[in-house]
Amino acid sequence: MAEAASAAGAPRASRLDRRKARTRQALIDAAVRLIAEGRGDRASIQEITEAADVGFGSFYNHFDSKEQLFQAAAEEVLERWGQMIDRASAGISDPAELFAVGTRITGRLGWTHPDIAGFLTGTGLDALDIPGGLAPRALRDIQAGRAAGRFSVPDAEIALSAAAGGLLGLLRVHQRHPGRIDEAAVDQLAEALLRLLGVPAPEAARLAALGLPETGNW
Amino acid sequence: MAEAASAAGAPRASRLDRRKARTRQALIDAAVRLIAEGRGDRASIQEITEAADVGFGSFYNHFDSKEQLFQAAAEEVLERWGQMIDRASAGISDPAELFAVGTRITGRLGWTHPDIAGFLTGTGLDALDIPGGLAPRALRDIQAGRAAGRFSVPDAEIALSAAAGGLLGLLRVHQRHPGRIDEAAVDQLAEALLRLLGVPAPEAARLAALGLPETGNW
DNA sequence: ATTATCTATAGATCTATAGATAATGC
DNA sequence: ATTATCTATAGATCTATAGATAATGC
Repeated sequence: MAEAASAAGAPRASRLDRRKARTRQALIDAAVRLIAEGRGDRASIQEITEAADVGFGSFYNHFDSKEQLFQAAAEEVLERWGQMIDRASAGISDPAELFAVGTRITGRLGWTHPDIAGFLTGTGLDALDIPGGLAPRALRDIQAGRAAGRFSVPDAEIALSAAAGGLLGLLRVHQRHPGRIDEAAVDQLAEALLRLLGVPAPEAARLAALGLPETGNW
Repeated sequence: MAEAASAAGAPRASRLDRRKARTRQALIDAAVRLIAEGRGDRASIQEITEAADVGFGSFYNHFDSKEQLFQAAAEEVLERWGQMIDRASAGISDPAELFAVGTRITGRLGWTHPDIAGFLTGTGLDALDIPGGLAPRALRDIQAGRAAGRFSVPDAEIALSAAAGGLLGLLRVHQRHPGRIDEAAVDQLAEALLRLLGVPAPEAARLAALGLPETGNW
């Protein structure tokens, strides 16, 4: 998983640099896990370093405060999520279809990328305030769709929050009852959200049933 | 505000009891304010008692822990909110109309009951896990509407979370830009949420435009 | 020799309680 | 006399740092 990481990435990285990066990543991963477990930023630094299996003092080699760690963790997760959406959206220009793809990819995170899904359910709607991920892309799509007369909803920000609420609800149901959420359930949510945006029901159904690229092993 | 409080409520309340109740209420109000300010449960007990203008030790006359105070505060706020919805819903039996009324009353909280609105935006989707308020009522309405064939959305819990997300987004926009949200904006969100549930667009528009009782001075 | 990690600890902060003070009851 | 509130503080917890240890570079 980590061996071939810098295959094409960082050309000049000594073993010391790699060790340092590994410790940093262990702290970030621990923070993501703690957020997913609902411990959020209430965990003490000691609890974090223990979860990361790292000496207590090492924390300060990488971060000045818990807030800084949690922000770095949020950025890392949202960066991966955003790139996943962009890859799945390549070549699409219709805002309604772009919105549908972002939604459908995100609803599938529960089984394709459980770490991202856990982070999101642990963060809740506050994820909307972190730059990156689906939020800025969906906001852009909603505004473009409104300008193109494809969506009729008057306030893009409110619509975005409703979409986020629906997706978080779905991810949370999947966490608690994994059998209850499958691809069909995700696509039905995407369809419902398109109706919320003002897309006529038959067109919403069509958009939610288009082909999607596989993202499981990204 | 507090003088005529026990007019018909508690018949046997000594002055001592009233003083005790006032201190308890001051702590609860402070907790609600702190949650609204985003300090959440990260505030120390000292910070809470200072915000309540109450001696530090008095805290433990009323609560064993911060968690207990925040739970009591949540119950108190959600109880008021729920009763408001019930009064506005009196006499209505159509689940779609009940859902619309609950949504429209809640969207108006920003100016009718800023304390409840602030608590809700500070709590986020976690409010769904607290018994009371809109959530159990809306869940009941969504399930009844599904059973009656009035809604087509497959999972009531996910739909509820989307509705909560939309309402929280609206309340948050109102907090930041009060001029941007008026009654029309609230009713447009209710209409959009009804479309999400599967109500045909013209019927959704009708339901969101029905008469509503005044709730400002409740 | 250099750099990162780890262990140990001082100082700050926070919780919970004990005892003193103030308000109410009778 | 009783009850609630307030002030002061002991003990626990948490943060930030200093110094020792271990890993890597040359």
